[in-house]
Amino acid sequence: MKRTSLNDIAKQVGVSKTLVSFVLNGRGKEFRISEEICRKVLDSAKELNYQPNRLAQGLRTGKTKTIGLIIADIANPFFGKLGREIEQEAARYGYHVIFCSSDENPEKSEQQIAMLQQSQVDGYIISPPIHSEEQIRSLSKGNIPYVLIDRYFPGIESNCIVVDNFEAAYQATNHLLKLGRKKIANITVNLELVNMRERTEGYKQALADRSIEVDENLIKVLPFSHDNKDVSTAIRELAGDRDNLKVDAILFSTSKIGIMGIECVTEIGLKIPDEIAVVSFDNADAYKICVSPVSVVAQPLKEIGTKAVRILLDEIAHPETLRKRQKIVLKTGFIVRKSCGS
Amino acid sequence: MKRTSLNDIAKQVGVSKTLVSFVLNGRGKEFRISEEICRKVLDSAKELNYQPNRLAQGLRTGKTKTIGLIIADIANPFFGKLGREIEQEAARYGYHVIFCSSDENPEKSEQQIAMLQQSQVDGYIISPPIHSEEQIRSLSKGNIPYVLIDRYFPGIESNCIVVDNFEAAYQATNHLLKLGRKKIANITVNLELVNMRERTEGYKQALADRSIEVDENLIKVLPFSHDNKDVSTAIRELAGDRDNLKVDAILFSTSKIGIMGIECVTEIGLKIPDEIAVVSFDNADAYKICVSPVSVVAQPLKEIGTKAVRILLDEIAHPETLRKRQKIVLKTGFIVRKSCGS
DNA sequence: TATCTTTGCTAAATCGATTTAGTTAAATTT
DNA sequence: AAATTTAACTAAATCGATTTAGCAAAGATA
Repeated sequence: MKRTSLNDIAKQVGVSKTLVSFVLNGRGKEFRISEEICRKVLDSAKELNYQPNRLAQGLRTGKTKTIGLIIADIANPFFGKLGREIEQEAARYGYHVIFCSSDENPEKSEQQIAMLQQSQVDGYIISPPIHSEEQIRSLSKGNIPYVLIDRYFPGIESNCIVVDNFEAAYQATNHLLKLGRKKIANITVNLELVNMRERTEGYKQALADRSIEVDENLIKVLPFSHDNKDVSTAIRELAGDRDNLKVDAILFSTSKIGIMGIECVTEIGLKIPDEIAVVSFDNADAYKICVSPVSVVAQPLKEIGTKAVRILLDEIAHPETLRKRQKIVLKTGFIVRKSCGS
Repeated sequence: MKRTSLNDIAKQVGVSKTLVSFVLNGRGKEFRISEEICRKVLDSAKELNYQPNRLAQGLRTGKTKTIGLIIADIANPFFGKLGREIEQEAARYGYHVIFCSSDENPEKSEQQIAMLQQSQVDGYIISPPIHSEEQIRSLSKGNIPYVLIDRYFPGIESNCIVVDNFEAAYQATNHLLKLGRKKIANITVNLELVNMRERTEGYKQALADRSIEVDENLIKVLPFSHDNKDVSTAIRELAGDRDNLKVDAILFSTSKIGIMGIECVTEIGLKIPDEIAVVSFDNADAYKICVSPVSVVAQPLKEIGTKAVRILLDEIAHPETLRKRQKIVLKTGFIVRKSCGS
């Protein structure tokens, strides 16, 4: 069953497909097509259930109304929620989103960018993995619209939407300090990612501002792709002797780590918050219902998503403004729950 | 900076673009193109960083190597994980995935199908909302490749991958019964969805098989789009008097409900599992770390995702087999944790 | 009446690939 | 030497839209 094309309508009405195209694009008036013919064309289009072929449109106009989204992992609720906001905002403007999970792997993201490029996406929203600088730089050079989210590369002038990770971590750490915690650990991942580095720096600064010496042994940097075991090892090392704990609080730099961490802490039998307090980045569902609901840094996902889409679409619509790239830093929230005591 | 096309290569090498197309499609031998020219073409393609334009390919061949995925909500970890599997499996075959969240809204899904159709996707993987029968039927009629996941419509012969919801719910309920629970409630949503109905039926059967009369008051069906408040109301109604509980266990038909439910149960101050036992569908992260880790029905997400993609790609590759549609029912797992006592 | 405008429409080029139907020159057969 | 086959390649149509350039007829102006 072949789909109906402009030509089919043109034939049925007995006019040229040029005219049909004009009418269906709502430019009938502009091209002085008579009311009657306009009506006939529209009727015919409805009758034949005409659906424009976006490939043909895209090939001709150079615009596909599709954007490529590259994130670490769509199964990770943080990116899931973010992706949802992006999808929603994009849909409002008639744009599709092709989702790609890079697993923080630069080779994957490179391949994904290439694929998306072949599909002629109009622009990209990317949460770039480490070592993908060249990929991003080459988008810049090619004057290809893109917006980075969650992280960015300090050396590359890009449009990007991030949160104030330093401030957020500072605030979270300070919250622990104010409640009397002294031996605060930080479990994080891959400090080559700016956002992660900023978090750990905020943590350090908070300690420093209270004249607490930073003990590098209390900062655990998990391997690239980490699982339960890695987190477990880190926590056992941190805790040390069950009856003489080396730490009294942990700042988790991601909710993925935090959830595994709490699972592990519970397993060891440490009481939260009595023996050990915890705070974490990202307001995961799990944190709301766990033994002691966890205080968290909440990111403004809706704002990140909508801003990213809007800036991208703006770039797409006005390529000439490509030079003024903007870095937008959003404020995070801090939700106090029971995991830090009181 | 214009992208390089077949023509550019053709000009540089001094041959026709027909030849270039043959060579780049690896059909040089087949068309007796000389070794030397082949090499030159390939070199030139590499030098000019040729990337085929998928729009043009798609327009000509009628295949876009893109599949449309319609699910309820990508921010819901269940669908997030499923989406991830689908994306991954599709990528293995060079396919892209366009993600659409329908919010269980048939108007949205209808619009999304139309959009995807315009984008000429090769096929669909859909978790169809209620009242979308006509949309699915029309795909069938149009001989358009599609696979349903998570649910299906009994009246429509479709390819679909689902789990044995009846059996899973039966097993979960039975688990509660075996541990001595007598007054078991079920909180679910929208019984018009087959999968939800099957779950509640499995629950009923388990009770019946132990000669326990089904009390319809213990089955709470939440409104279409539910939030914390709805769950809270349901649970407060179920529980009744704090000191004389009307129920001693709850089966949550989805993890979204379950997570909110546990939040609420904790709020009321009921002890899990002592005062009230819980089991839930879907192995959400939250269930691993909450007060009493929750026993769950675990769905084989990887299998659902990969099977869905494979069947779909098979349909796409062999449209003539469109008639033999298959319904695949997978087994679920049951993970025992502490939420039911012992 | 001749010229200019306006109205209402169409032909054909174009985007970048694929693919069918040839073509030419060389090699082989008769 | 003529006829046939093969090797190596190309022209042009096609997919379905958009868009530029332009045409014919009617109405307005000089």
